[in-house]
Amino acid sequence: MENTNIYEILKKRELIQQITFEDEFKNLVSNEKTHVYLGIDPTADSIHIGHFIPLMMMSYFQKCGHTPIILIGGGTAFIGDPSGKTDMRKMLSKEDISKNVDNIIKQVSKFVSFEGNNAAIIVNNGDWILDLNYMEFIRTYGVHFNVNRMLSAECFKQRMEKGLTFFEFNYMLMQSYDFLKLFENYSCKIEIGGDDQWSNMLSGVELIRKIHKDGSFCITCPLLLNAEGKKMGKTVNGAIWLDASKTSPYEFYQYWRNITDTEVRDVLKMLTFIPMEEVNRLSSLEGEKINDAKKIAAFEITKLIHGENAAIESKKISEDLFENQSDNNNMPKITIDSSSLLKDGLNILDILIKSNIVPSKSQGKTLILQGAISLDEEKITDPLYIVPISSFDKGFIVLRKGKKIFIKIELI
RNA sequence: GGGUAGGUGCCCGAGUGGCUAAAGGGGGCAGACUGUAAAUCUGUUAGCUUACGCUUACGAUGGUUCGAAUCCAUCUCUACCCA
Repeated sequence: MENTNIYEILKKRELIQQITFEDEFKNLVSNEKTHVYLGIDPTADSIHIGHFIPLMMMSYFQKCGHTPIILIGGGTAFIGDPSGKTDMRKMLSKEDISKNVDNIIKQVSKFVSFEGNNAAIIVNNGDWILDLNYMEFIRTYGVHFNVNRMLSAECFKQRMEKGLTFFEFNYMLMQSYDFLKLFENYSCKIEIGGDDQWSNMLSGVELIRKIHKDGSFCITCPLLLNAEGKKMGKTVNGAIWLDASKTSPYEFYQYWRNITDTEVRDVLKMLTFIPMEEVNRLSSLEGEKINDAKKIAAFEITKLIHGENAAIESKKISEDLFENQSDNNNMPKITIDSSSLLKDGLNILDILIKSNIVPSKSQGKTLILQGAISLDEEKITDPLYIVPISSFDKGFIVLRKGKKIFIKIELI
């Protein structure tokens, strides 16, 4: 990468939503290489789309010569960030958290490198938060936090209606303390995060400036919102995960392939490394042509997370299914034990359940009556339909739900 | 500690003894139309059963009743007001 000015890169890619002391920040990054930190809560065993953009940002920072610090919130996970939540998050046990941490590190390594001069560093805030002495903490740091100000922060305002416990209220102090610790231990001067973290991050910057009279900064990236203004990455089955065992590469690819037209530009610019000129060209394609841009986006993002082979394979599956109309060996498949067969075949509803296409027979029945289920490209209209054994003569059958969900079923 | 209002399906929210598997909206899924898009229109959205129907469900437990989301008691949780 020729340009190593992180500020210019982020600006160009429109990755900066809010930033503190913009001019000072510009000076800092053009004159020195510093440490940059991103906090991730180990509240799930995989990271999700919400972490994607900050991680992209981190990747740019590293490429520009800065050193990433990934802070795992092993300590703060006990609290749970109240931002944007209407209910208190479930607290996790120590065992769960440490299990999650391992997975998260693996996924983070797709974005940042742990080798080289500015190898990324992993830290766990449990190391300094869990043995804090309460009195000492509130006397030394608590005095710097003004409750009136905290209450005016957007993230707490929302919670004021539903109720906010003191326990959660402390999240901001903890996060600020993290930044302070990293500032002291690593001279880390920059914190990055999603825009929903702005007030928490800001309070860290203020704390450092109060105690050390020295410059620290935070930058937030835009949240990835879908056309309805909601956070992207949610599906019926829950979130889209970066872990292949939770969201298969094919599903992952499909998610990005199916974004709406208006989301294309955001996705390309924020989630891929495609040069901005190309991003602009692709996202200005009109009508049907924009599908090409979606394919590229889906491919690039899948490649980034799951590797080139998985991306190629996912692309191939999807082309075969949707464009060539041919069966494919790569189609998601399941096998059914032949011992579960009836004498004359297998009930269609049972197959639907076994293949996890529907969660219950009632729903399967509804779908069949609505004409949503087809078998080997023939619509099934009778919920009592028995799939004859002869259907399996060619070795498998292809079941389809709606337009987009295909599954190949083999008999063993 | 005292008072008040509440806890209903994935979410919001109506319902205040039988017509209630529970209005309405959102979301989801599906059908039509399309570009694997959006918008729109339509259907559907607890489980089991071929079906009659049965089972589970309106914070928890117990009770009143032929019959309860609905009445009573106790408990629990939440918000607000007063301290």
